[in-house]
Amino acid sequence: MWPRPAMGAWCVMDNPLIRKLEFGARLETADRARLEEICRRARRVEARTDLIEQGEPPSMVRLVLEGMAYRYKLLPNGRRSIVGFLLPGDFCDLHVAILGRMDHAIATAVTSTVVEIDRDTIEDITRTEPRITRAFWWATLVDEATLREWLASMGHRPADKQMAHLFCELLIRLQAVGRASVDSFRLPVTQDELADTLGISVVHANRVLQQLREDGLVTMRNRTVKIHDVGRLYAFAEFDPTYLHLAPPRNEPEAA
Amino acid sequence: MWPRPAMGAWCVMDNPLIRKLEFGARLETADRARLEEICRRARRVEARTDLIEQGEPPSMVRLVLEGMAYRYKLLPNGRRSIVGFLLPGDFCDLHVAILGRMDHAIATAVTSTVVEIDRDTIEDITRTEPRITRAFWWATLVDEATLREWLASMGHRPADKQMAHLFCELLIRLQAVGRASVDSFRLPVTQDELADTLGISVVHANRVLQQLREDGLVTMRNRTVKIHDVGRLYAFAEFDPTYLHLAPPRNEPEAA
DNA sequence: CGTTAAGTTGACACGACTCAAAGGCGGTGG
DNA sequence: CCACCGCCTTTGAGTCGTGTCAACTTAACG
Repeated sequence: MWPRPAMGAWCVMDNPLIRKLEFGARLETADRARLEEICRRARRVEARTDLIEQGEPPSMVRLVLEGMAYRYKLLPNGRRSIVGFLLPGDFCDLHVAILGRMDHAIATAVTSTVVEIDRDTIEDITRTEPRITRAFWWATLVDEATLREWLASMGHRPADKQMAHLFCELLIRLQAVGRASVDSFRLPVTQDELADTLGISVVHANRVLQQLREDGLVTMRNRTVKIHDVGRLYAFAEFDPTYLHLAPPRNEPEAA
Repeated sequence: MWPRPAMGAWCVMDNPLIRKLEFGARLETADRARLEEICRRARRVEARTDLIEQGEPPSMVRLVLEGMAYRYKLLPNGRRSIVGFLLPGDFCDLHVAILGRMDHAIATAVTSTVVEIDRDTIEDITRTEPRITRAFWWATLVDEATLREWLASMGHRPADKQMAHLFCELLIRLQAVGRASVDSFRLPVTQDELADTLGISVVHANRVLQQLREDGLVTMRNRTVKIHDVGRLYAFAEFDPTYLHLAPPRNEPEAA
């Protein structure tokens, strides 16, 4: 679906972690090599599998390389609340080790490639690689900003705009790591999961999707989101992508 | 309102930053002294004043020592969304410098004491004080966990439980820094601000408050929240305080 | 084909919003 | 000291978004 460069350049060019971090920090060739090396020990994880459960003490740091996962909390009333999507290049739990135990769980939405990094490696990087450390900080802060945006969007907007807003965000984030075309992307989640993300019922989620389709804004079919007019969707969702800190990309080619 | 130790011990005993950080990290006497020193250059800020505005590039790192402030976002549709409360001991923007610009604003709710720390000091600490650095990390992660809890609570619960949940959280957090009694605390915000926090209208916020009062759970009068039966409120709100990571306090007295 | 998960539909109930206006309450100035 | 004023809180009435329940259709898979 997405064109890939020749095999030789694959590592550096298409590694979603590197692509993402380049938006927030200036990396050198050595940094990229280090990150590349970390990503080598990847593992395949089945769809709909918990990577880590609520209450569990985090052992490894995990990173999604391919596929999709989401963070979720199980509420005392039995409901599930999805509080974030993990796309290629996203860390699952970069520093939660400090907190001792997970306050939420993480599950794959679809079969995914995940890297597991032991904590020593992370600590070693923190000690010896200031540029990478700064890039990790940047990623953490963007996650936090995203959480704030969700909270604001969530509490203060009707469901149709929330849904549109979510699609806008995912489009930008997936484009940033080369996993979306100009107006469409794979979103391997059910309407049920969408509903638990927005805090609405499945029935209502379904109706909202139909409404957006009828209005000629977005069509979601076969786990694929197709946006008919990106500008119009942005306007409808009142979407302002600055909180994602993904533009302008600072990765001009280094002097050769 | 809250008993204070004698003047000599004041600094270490009552500094809310130190009190809070002791919950997450083991600090030594030297660390406390360093933190104490940072807090010396405090400044008084009027009620209802912006500490920093949306879009502004962050210059200083700020820390609330006394009083109360809140983070808020102004949405494109003109509404205000309050996405967090800053209590004594809370940092306003510990590391946002990396992001370049604020994605939200911070305003005092009441006249407050705020410390301004220049970035060099923070960077110096990060370089030379591993225990304090870890404690700062801890505080950041707790903030993020709180955001997730709000998002879940927000999207998936009726307004009365949200309100109760918020009161529970504030009680625990204020108790942790010695700013609340066993069942009550000052909450210097209007019903309007409460409404913008929960994403409901003022009218509805008012009705919810009345309901909680009638049910004998909470009374909010004169900017003071009085909880009638803490256990019953916890149960009603389905409140589980683990996400705050404020218990058990690890600050046993050091060997003298 | 039979079975199961996901998506779709309709009817009805209720929580929450809006608009609009009236009642405290704490200031400030005459 | 009282009158006035503005900010906050409280009320009422009518509307709309969203939830629930329950059934049905479609798609996916062996």
